[in-house]
Amino acid sequence: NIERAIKDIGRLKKYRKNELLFSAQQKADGLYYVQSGEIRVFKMDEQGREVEVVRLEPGDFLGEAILFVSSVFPFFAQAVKDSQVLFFEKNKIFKKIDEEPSIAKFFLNLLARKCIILNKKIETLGLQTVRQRLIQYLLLNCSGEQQCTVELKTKKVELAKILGTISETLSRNLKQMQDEGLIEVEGNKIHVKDCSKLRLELSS
Amino acid sequence: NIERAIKDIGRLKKYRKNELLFSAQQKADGLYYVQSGEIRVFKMDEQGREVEVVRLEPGDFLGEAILFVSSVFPFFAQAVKDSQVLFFEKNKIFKKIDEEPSIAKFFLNLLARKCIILNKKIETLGLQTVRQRLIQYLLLNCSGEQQCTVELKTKKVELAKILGTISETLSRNLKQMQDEGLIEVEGNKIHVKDCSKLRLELSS
DNA sequence: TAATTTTTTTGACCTAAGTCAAGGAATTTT
DNA sequence: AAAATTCCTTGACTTAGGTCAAAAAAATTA
Repeated sequence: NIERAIKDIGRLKKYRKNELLFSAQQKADGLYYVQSGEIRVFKMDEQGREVEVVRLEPGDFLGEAILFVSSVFPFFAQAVKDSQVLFFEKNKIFKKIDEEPSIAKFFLNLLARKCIILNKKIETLGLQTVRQRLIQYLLLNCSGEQQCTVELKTKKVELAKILGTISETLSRNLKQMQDEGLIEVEGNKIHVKDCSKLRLELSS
Repeated sequence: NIERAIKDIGRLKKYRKNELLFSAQQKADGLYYVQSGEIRVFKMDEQGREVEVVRLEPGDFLGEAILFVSSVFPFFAQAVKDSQVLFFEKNKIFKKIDEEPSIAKFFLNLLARKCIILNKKIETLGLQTVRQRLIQYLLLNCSGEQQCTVELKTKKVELAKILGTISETLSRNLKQMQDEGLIEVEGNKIHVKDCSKLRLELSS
């Protein structure tokens, strides 16, 4: 296991909820690996408005691309919950790669997967409505049976950010879908009345 | 030079203007390298609406990410002009990498750069207005002097796609900026009256 | 140069989604 | 349980930008 192979050169860092791991324009001196918690990667404009680029869970890496190309982070990273990450210094990683070619392959795969994810995100932002993204989220997190319940593990504000929108818009979409009889919202539980109807809507 | 090192295992392919190199969902059996022309990579939804993911010029690679992770293209690629590309078979590339570790590093860098580009695209789509993207494009393609002229090498429909919009919206933005005295549009030439004003608008 | 096709512009219209502000609900703290 | 936060919902409003259709301009072909 390659992850284990490099883990020993990592240094443990802990972040509190809402704490920033780093800011945009900050010198990128290494690579991060999420062990526990949740990390949000986002861009911000001058007015302070944000777009989320990606959300990281335990097992995910952060800063891989920067490692191999540039020296300054182009985005912000913030802990959504209390989180523990391993930090790997750039030169240590590079040394490992030289020693062990399979590590290079591991990173090739890692970067390739990130490209796919980013690609997907572009599709989502450019072509899908909030409603479609919400449906996609529900389908992804439901049991798959005809009727099922999705329990949100996050606040609705967070879900809104994940979907690339704001809480008001999410709220309205949920209401709308409830009025249409597609779902039933009960606190942080969303009962899906008919998964196949949702699936149908996505592919039309 | 690493590009040269792999070029000998590539097979030349020619595409006419508007011809597709491949479609989404098609089996990805290799890697492409653009030698001449211009290639547009885009996603499409069921209604046929498109978002451009990236635009490739001579010297760019295509399909790197897919090569290392999946086996099906998640997007379309289309020649914008008559184009020549080199096609590399997957297994040949993999063999090369095993023989020569520096090739792995080359691809690491390539993938990393692509990640940065995709990241940038997400920022653009999520946070910037068409006007801002247009300004960015003008500044990127002008001489940098106070007053200068940007000559469009493409049709305006193409420029619209590059900016992630449609020709009508582009047209209106150009008009608006002309009315404000920022630019003067004359066919496919855009005279920028004051670059610093544009720069100011981007960073406010 | 006339005729045809392609590209660009303009107008009228519509809609998704963001902003701001104000209530409710639900939690958490005291 | 009362008070105070925090979170969620709702309403009224605004706006960027897409759609469709038609006119105008440019480029191409005959």
